[in-house]
Amino acid sequence: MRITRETDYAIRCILYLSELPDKVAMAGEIAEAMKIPKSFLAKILQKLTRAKIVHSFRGVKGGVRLAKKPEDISLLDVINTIEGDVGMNICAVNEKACDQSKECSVHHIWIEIREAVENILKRYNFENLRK
Amino acid sequence: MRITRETDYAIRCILYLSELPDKVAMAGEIAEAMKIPKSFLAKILQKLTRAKIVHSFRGVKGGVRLAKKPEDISLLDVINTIEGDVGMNICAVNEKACDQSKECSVHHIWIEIREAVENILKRYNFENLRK
DNA sequence: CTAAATAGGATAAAAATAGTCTTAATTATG
DNA sequence: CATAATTAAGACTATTTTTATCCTATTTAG
Repeated sequence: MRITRETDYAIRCILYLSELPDKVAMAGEIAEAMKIPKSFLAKILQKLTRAKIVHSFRGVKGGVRLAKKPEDISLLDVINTIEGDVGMNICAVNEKACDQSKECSVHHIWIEIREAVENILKRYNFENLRK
Repeated sequence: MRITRETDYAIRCILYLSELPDKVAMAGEIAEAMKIPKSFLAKILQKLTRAKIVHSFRGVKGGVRLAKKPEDISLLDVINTIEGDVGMNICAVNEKACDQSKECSVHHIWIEIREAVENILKRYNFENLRK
């Protein structure tokens, strides 16, 4: 029922980049500032890059910066990128994973919770998360 | 972000017992009906017993039955028994686990989500879950 | 050309989840 | 009272997921 540490790192990383919207920051710099293992962060940045949340530059003076304005990145975007769909039960994400979805009286509750959580996570973007 | 299979089993087990409020059902019977590994269910029933959600009887003709009326058992009760507190991030459960709770701009969101999820789970009891 | 950076994949270590097994305690019934 | 059936408790094992690390490309500024 928890987000993983990887997701927590991803959020902290975007939080850091949101303070420096134009700077191209190296993974090592972000890792040190946000206390994230550097090689782990490198993998996280790859996912964020593929999701077009950050833009990366290779080579000397390379690094990453946000690919959009902080206000256009929601918490949900970041969580979805790292963890995939949020859902309390696998059946709320993929009906096929549960052979009993049809007769299951609990199923609709997982859906309801999923929607409630997504709605909250959508409301917060990295502009209004800045202190 | 998912409930565990153990929790899913526990819910299905209470769902089964809610249909037979007075019967003392054996673990083996519940396991077969709900497709739960029997020895795993035995451990789950111990937790539910300690939490006074079910009452158990040992010896020949022993088994378990609900310790309260289905309407007095919420989904949250069962989830809390198996998983402990619900919370997207450990810091929403135990502030001490996160050294940055005070300055963390995301912290209050985990709390908001936790409360929203708990409120939904409280609304559903095993009387209104029966089809 | 070289050094510094990300990309991608393989691998490893640690933790959590899922499940099993054995022994003990309890109890209805012959 | 002996026995068989049942839960209680804890140790143990297996599997999966999480959390990394490392190595080899590839890219690029200077």
